Amino acid sequence: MAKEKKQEFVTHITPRSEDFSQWYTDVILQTQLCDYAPVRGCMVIRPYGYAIWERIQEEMDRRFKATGHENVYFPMLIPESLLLKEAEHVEGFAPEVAWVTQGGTEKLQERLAVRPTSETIFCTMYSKWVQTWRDLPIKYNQWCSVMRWEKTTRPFLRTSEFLWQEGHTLHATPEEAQEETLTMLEVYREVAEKALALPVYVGQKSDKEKFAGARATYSMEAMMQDGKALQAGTSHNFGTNFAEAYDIQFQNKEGKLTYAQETSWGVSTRLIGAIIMTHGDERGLRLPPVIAPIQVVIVPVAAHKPGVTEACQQLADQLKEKGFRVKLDDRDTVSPGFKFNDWEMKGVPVRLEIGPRDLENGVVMAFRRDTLEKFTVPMAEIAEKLPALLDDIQQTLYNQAKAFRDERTVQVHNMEELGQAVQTGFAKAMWCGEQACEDEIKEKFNASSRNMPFDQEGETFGDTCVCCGKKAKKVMYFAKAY
RNA sequence: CGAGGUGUAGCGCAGUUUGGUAGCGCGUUUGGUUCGGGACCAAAAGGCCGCGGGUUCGAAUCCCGCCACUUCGACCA
Repeated sequence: MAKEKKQEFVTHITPRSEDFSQWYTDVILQTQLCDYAPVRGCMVIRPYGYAIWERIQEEMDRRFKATGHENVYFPMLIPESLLLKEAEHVEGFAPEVAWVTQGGTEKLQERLAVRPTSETIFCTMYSKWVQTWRDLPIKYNQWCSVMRWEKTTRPFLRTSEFLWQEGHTLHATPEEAQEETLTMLEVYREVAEKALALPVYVGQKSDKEKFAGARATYSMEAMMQDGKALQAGTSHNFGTNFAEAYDIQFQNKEGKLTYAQETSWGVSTRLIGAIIMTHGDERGLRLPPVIAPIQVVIVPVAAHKPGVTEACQQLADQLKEKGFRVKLDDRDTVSPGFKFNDWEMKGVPVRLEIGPRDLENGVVMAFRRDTLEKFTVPMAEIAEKLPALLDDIQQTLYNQAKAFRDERTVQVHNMEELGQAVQTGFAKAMWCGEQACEDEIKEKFNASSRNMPFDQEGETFGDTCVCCGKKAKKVMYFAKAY
């Protein structure tokens, strides 16, 4: 009884099983990933949350560079006239654009949009910079924030302002543009699965769900623990859609004036939300070692006893030197037990405890956050065993998430089954390709089409549409989505 | 944008029905004892009761207006 009472006040995390949404909010606030800002729909990303973002950035950016991209920075403000040039794009984004109408004390001649995305301004500059086929391809990326005046917001999942990267590339041929689009989707998939331990379905979006102004949109879709899908990244092929609106032409090798082919692609801080909702448990976060800001935390036990502090410091230095991200928790104001719970809540993959008994035996107590197992490791072997341990944690988190996702993916043959399946996860269905059926599914079950697997032939499992019963053309994942 | 909920100490809340000295737990500060799974004792600090009007001798409490956050729906990374 007394113990239960204690646990109530030390951590205020609502049980995940009881109220997933409240659990999410509790976790992000108490682990200090972020806090609500005094601005509508905006959050402050705190050091621990930002450190995760920095790790994601590193993993992404390295691969962007390796695939031939360069980073740039474009202005945050976009003149209204530029934004209006591509009709579908305007229609898609107009409802959620924030405007600057005044500079100092003077009203502006032309309103300036706070960028909701930067296609329009990239296109404007590209049209100046591109003249011949020799100028192509252009493969730029920028890390920045964008603003969308969303109706309702949730930290990391949907905020008015959010951090992201947006790649914008120009190519001479449709083939090159398509290759770029799929290459970047593949980069996203690799980072999601290898770094974030996030299993994703990659595929093409329906026309209804594609980006405003895109010829084709591809996405990766992840499954959260409450059974809802999360679009975790998108890659678009615009064809010449924007090039025509913004007059991006070049002379090709035959001397003919040609519109350039364009792509764009982006991932955002939403990925942090995905990590939380995919791996988190009743104790809080579980961070995959690849992106964990702290991979190993060292907790001294009875720090005042001779040798303990020194041994901890020595181990911390040794592990840091080998390249591990290590934190020595030398706070003298809280007990070891408090620290255990604190770092478990914060999702640190490995904890090492050193106390007088360990010193005597020449060992450290190790604890892995994914399985909650505790075991001893000889002090002399810890550094060499750590890489395999971290790898195993990374893999275990991925395997658990994948097993969950697969379990929550159900092949469905009729509307009843589909309605059932989207209550708990993905419904994999045969679909005629008509928006009318997507609309009906949305209407009836509040579920949307997510994407279509690339290997359509291999995935096909029927020939009639799950909704209308007419000839099916596509395999499509449906789900309730964030 | 529609429907609900909540604003009281850093955090979590009680007090509001029925107006009458601003409360509790945690945290914080100081001192001491502790330290192998959320330690204990003692003392202390900390408030424009979301904001603005009104009613009243008197308002956290009643009335009117506004704002913020939040949950669920329609739209989006």
